[in-house]
Amino acid sequence: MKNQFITPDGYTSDIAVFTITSEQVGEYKPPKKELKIMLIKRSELDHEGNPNREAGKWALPGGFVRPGETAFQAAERKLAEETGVEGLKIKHFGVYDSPGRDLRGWIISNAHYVIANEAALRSRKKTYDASEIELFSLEEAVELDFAFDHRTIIDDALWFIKKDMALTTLAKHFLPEEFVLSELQGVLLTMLDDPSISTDAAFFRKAPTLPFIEAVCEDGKPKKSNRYSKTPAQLYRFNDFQPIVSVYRNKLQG
Amino acid sequence: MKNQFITPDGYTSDIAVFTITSEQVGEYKPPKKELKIMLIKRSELDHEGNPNREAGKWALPGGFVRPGETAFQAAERKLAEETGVEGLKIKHFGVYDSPGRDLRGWIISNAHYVIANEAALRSRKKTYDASEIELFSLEEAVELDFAFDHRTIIDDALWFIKKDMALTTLAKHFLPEEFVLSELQGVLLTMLDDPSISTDAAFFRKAPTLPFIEAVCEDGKPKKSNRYSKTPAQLYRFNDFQPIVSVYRNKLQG
DNA sequence: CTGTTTAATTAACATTTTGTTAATTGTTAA
DNA sequence: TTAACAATTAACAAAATGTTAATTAAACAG
Repeated sequence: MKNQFITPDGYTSDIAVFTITSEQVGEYKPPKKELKIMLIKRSELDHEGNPNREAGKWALPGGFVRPGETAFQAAERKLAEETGVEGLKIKHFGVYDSPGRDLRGWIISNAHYVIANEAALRSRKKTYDASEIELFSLEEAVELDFAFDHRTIIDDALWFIKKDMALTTLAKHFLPEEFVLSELQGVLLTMLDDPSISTDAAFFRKAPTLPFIEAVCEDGKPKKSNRYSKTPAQLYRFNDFQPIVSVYRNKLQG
Repeated sequence: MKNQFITPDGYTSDIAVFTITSEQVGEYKPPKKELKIMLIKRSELDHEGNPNREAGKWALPGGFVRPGETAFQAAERKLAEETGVEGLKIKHFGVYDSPGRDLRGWIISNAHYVIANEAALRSRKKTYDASEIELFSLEEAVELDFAFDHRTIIDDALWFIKKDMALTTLAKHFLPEEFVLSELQGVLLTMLDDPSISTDAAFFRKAPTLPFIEAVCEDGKPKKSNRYSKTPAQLYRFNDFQPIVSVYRNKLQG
């Protein structure tokens, strides 16, 4: 161990921003939902007018972490700078540090995923850093030309999101504060393949007993909504219950 | 973005090594099991004879990642160098990059946990880097004086291990290749608090149906062991089944 | 006004899993 | 022989799930 260590050439924070878009498919019908990822196209020139590495390719939003801040704080900052979005769920899921992953040198990427509900993303904007910013479905995304190892990072992010969706109340961040069961079901089905979710009778019987959601009341009466059906549907909200599951206790899928 | 980025002063790989020790409590009895963590005492002088930062304090094994290797590879290397142990389950669980966490400068720690079964640790050794290397129970560990933010890292590691223990077949790495149900139960109980594990009748009824373990056979007959009981007990081994649980499908604890 | 349509539920019932307490089994050691 | 004891297995009520069918409530067409 020397006093003067060999140091990396850079430390970046990258963010895979996911959202679920709703496409209105008819009046009084649950909308068609689709998982999308937000990507930016790297501009030809950087802030100072120098040619940008990997220009023209698609990449995750992100950038260099500044001294005095953490990668998490950098993620918040970059997300605000590049997309104009604040106050979202940000979670670290991995570090990418293979030699050669970035031609500029030894650069370590601290990767995060972000869940945004559609409403939050409405405020997004273009900036000098991103010549283009766009939402892609995952089918579209596989066709793109990615900068660095961002394709791998995105694949991993997706895996972590699916896992967290099944094991935690992550779905909350894709939904509005108050939602109906078919909305929750729709969100879950974009990511998870499980008969206990896709079978209506099973889902509607089980969901109201889930300890981490609760029916919304107004003036002591159940609060209902007609936004997706003629029949008024009960509104629910997430509470703070943190569910715990175990492979030794519970019945397993597959 | 400049061509010459501001760079961190170092990138380290730290490893929280856990094992479960078995204390023989009598013949034909399941042993008393206890979770322990391996720590090293930072030596007074480094390789080159200079005074070491945070000397005399307890710390996780680890060290600087070299250019050309990943933090994961560094973890493997350091683990071999400092403890003489190879071939263990290593898993990344977090990054520690708060400004000021290391007085030597802006130093980023990529943290891993390692699960070792007791047999693997028998080969551990002292080296020039670690003036002392020792296993501590978690009760003992809370009393220690830790270098850097290693106390926080250990707390987090423990949380991740408990989670992975409940959600994956991680328990496998604490056990020998072939084990008896009471051994599995003992390992699980050192980390998890669940009546379906601690209640013998429930555990012994459920365990043989778990899809990720299977009874060991020899010459077409069930293979049994007397190592912890007079009654011969069936031996099991983990297979490659990856269990999946979901908070929306399964009954929840708490 | 009346029947039709559709999402949102609820019902019903057989099947599986649990929670729980009690009984068996196989082996050693007195 | 028998006591002891870990390792099972049995037994049965209570809960949860898989599945198919029925009900409900509003909107809309006629």
